Amino acid sequence: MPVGGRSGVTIADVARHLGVAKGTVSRALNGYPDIAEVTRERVVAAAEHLGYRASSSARRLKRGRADTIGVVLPVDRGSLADPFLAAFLDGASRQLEGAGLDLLLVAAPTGADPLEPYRRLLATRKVDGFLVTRTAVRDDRIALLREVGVPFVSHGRTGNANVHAWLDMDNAWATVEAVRHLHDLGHRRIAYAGGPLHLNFARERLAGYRRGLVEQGLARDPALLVGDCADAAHGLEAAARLLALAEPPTAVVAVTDAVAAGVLRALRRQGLRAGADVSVVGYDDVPLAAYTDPPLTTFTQDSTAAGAQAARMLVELMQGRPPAELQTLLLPVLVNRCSTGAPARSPMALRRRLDRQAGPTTTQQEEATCPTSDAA
Amino acid sequence: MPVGGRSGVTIADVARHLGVAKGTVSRALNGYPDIAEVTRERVVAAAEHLGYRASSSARRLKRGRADTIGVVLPVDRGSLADPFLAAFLDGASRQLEGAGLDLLLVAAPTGADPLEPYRRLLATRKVDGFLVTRTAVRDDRIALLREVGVPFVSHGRTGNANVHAWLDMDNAWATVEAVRHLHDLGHRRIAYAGGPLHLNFARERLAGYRRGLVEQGLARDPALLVGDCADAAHGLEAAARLLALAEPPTAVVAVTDAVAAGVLRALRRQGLRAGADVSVVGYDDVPLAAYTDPPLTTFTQDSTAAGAQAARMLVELMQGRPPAELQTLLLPVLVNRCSTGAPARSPMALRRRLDRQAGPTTTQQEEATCPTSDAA
DNA sequence: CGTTGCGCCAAAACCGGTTTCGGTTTCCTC
DNA sequence: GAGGAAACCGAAACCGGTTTTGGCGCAACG
Repeated sequence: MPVGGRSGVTIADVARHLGVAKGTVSRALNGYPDIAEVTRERVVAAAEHLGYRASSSARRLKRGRADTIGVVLPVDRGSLADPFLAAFLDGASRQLEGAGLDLLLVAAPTGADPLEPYRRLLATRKVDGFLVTRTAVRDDRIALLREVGVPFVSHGRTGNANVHAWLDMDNAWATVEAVRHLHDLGHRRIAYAGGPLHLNFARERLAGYRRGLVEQGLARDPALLVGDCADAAHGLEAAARLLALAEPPTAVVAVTDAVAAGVLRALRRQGLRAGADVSVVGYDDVPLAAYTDPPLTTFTQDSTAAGAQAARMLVELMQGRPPAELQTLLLPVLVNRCSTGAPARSPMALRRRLDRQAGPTTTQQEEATCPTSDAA
Repeated sequence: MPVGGRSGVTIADVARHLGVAKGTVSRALNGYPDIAEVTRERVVAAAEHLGYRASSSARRLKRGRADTIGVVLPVDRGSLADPFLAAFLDGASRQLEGAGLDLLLVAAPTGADPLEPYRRLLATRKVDGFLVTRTAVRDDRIALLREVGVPFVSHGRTGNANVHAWLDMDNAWATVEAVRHLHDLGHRRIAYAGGPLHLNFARERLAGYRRGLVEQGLARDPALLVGDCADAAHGLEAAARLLALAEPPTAVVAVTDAVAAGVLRALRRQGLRAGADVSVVGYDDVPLAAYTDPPLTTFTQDSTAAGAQAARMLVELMQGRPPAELQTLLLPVLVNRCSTGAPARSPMALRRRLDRQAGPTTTQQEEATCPTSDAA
């Protein structure tokens, strides 16, 4: 019976116990062909009996591999907090587990050089591959990793030649689709509440929005474009600005569900019904998206699966598969809930409706009975 | 200028370059007192110049420490998904970074022995401490770690003697407080939508609810207690059941915000206004909690700070501080938003109100215009 | 019968650090 | 000037594996 706990038993103990050489034990356990079957069985039995497990540090030292994948947490947490990181890591680690790899998580020290963690992990040989998340349009991390030639898979592309291995959602396709969906419902003035453009997915979604307008033959009105929305508060603000327009939009595409939640709130404040007066499309399908009022039409994607897929790709990459063959584009799927519908009135009629109840309405219970304590 | 990238430079290279012994380089770099200041400077300069960084595997092998903390991802993801894990890990890794420790993330293989990852990490000496999250009432992991004597800090207590180091929220206090808050507002029939009782926090919150009833002199009605709610769907179901009671509650305390979101939805379906007809209290303050309709009254806590604090405690533990001195109880704070208020009517009047509009109402826009596609 | 070949395993080298041990110098001290 | 203590550093052992080298014993072969 194996002894539980911190076994101090080394390969030398096993060898001594059997009266064989250390090398024999090692080779038997690692399946070398020049060990007699009967010997192998004896060794395996003894190892099991003594509770022997190879020390990872000794093995790493000799093999020169760490059997570990590094993930550096993005610095910009808080703003545009990633609702998927946990799921992604979960999927990745579960997959890596099967390949005998571990996941090393390090935080980028705030304020310092964002590349430092990568350099450190490489120089100290703590990892032999990376998973890179939340790619920027111009991403120094990817440049660095490419330069030193260490295997990595990025979750998201960059703005430049993406010759490395990556896994990404088709963000542009999604917003093209969102615009098409809204146009099909009868909307002609469709606004966009976008995210910080240094992040690649935000730029792609914006591009998709624009392409969508073109494809549907809609004019591009700069007034309908609000940028740099990172959370619900920004979404609220963006929607307020859009509703103040002389010709307000009857639909808003939001870069994320969080931003969309802010838009929904803004609509309620103005006494408008989302899905009827103004339609809203989000992106992410966060857990509560199905429970907003009304339930949010949004794009969904399986982050756990994405993490697992990225891990699989990384393993293949480390086995020598060329990066060019390891590029995966996933299509998010539109889940059509209740925040989108045919427009109840034209933009002009909407304007009049808004003007009729001057300023932030008080007809809504939410505002009337409750001092909006959003600050908390 | 240091050479970037995977430096193959070893301590022997540095020693040779300077014409000194390996040991001298090592001791100089590690601040031993028996190295002349001038020598140390030469060594440091040479190391910098050559881009030398000690190999972690070699160091680990000799020192016998991994300088790594292990975190095993909970198996029960999906159900009652932890909205804090990412934030907690973020805080922890950021703190550990400063102490020169890394964070190793491994997934518990589904279906297998949940203790196996812990045993493996210990036996292979990959970590020398653990952060344990999402504690159960009876938690084998903690029993194991205590038995083998490896340092660890748990995020959450267990049902047994908590003689180890832990960091926890005062869950019981929170629900006592929730009940008190509702009672102060005038509620007399207060229901509870609780979570799976094998998880310690769920059990504590239930205990707090009961204690709160006693403290406020309210009768304990088993009908007002619904258990095993893990997500919004369960919350919806629970609320439906509660509203079907002959004497329905005018307030519901939910074990998490996700469950509370389901309750809010149920109220909307019945044409009831949360905060007026029925009050709802959540727990977690997830990002969207301030943007539900109405904004959710809930308990908030800083998970990133909690992660950092847990990491700090673990470091102290590994420095020899006794576990009994490393036990931290944090108080969540009630953020009073709009889903709570004075009851608009008595339970009986609420019953009559519900009966007047038979079955699931269709007066609500959400239900009328939109086939509730919750399944997606 | 001598040689070659193969199967099997012992011995030792090695990975790249850290730490122990011991030997020079140098500096005091009496 | 001898004795002793520091101060400083070189040499080597060591951590616990993996891999290389080499050697023994036996079967096959010429």
